[in-house]
Amino acid sequence: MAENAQEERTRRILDAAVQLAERGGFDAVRLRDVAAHADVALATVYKRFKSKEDLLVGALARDADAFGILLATNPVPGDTAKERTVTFFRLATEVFCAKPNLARAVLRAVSSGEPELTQKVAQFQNQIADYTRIAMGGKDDEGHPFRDSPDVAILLQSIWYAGLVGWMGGLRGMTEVVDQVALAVDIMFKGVEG
Amino acid sequence: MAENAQEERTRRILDAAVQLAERGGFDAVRLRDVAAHADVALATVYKRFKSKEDLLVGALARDADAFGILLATNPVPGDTAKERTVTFFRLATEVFCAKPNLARAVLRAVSSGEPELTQKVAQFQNQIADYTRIAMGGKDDEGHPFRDSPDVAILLQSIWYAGLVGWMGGLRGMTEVVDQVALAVDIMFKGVEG
DNA sequence: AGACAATCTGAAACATGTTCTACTTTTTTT
DNA sequence: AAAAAAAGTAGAACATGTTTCAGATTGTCT
Repeated sequence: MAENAQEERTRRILDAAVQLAERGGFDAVRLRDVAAHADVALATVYKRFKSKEDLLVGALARDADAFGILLATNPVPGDTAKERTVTFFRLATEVFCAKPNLARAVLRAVSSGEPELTQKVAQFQNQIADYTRIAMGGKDDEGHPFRDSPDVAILLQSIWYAGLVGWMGGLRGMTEVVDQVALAVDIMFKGVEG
Repeated sequence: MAENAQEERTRRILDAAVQLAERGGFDAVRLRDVAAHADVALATVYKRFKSKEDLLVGALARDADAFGILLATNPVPGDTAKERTVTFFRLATEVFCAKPNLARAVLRAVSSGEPELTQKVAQFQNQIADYTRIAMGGKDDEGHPFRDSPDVAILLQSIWYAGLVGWMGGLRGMTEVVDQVALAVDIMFKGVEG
């Protein structure tokens, strides 16, 4: 099938990009190298992805989906919404930062602000926000602390993102990123749930 | 004086960068053009700034200082800490986004995550956080709502930053950026001050 | 099978960030 | 003022993202 062959190539391109990014970060993802590793022509890479940033965001999307499946299988543990929320972000941070070079590369791509990437980036953010809401208590669970403020998840995601950007530049460690989110959770949950 | 001549050149370089950025954003800041507009050699630009990003962050630093002076002269109005805080971010957003192309260019530079820029970027963030604290009520003013949580300002700054990145990509408008911060203020101030 | 369309390829070309070098000008020091 | 040091200059050179193009390959339809 045609679809199959194309998808296969796309997969190889993404794999190559990820592999190179893991090894040497954003700069190491030279598109000529990506093409060579994926065994395709440079022009083919550009057929699939509009830019280097687009390529790396594509890699992120794949990983985010995998993370979502992981979460669906293993729900975030914790007795209170607060606990689960913080644990979710701790987990997300650990998973994301497990491959620091790749994470930095992807984060830089996400932060490039290319209007053409907007949709993909927004989708990722919504995905994270969705996971957060599920961890917090789910929308099905009536009476959970934040039925009035569905945007809390987005706020937390923003704080997480900003923290990660700081981490990317070497300003903060993973712990501080999570701590910042935890602090926000603490303040935002105050008066709503023990 | 030697210092004078060097500073003069640096100023010209920054002016040229800002001018080009205002007109066409990040991509329009071609360092060859910057050098030409500033009437210096390309190598001189690189003597002063390590990279294109460094240059744009340098421009930001200048503007941030000017904004600080403006604030010192005209304190943020408002009866409550809540009001003043939101007003501060509204003002900051309006000032920052008044020149959209420049703002996007600078924001992209800030978000590049270059380790060499970390210090300058961190300084800018602290500056904003400081302004926020002052608007909230100042550290001198004992008994203000957030003497226990000096980090609230940083959290708000994170949300603002993330919002601006969304704005940079065309995902959100200025209003939504401010609204997001206002929402955070609302939630965070709950139970602390009417 | 044969024709048509889509895709892929290899290679060159272009744009721009960045670096380098050899030379000149300016500033400082003595 | 002469010598030494620092800063600046012009321009080439290099790396890499991105585009382009003519021809080869693959897949589809009849």
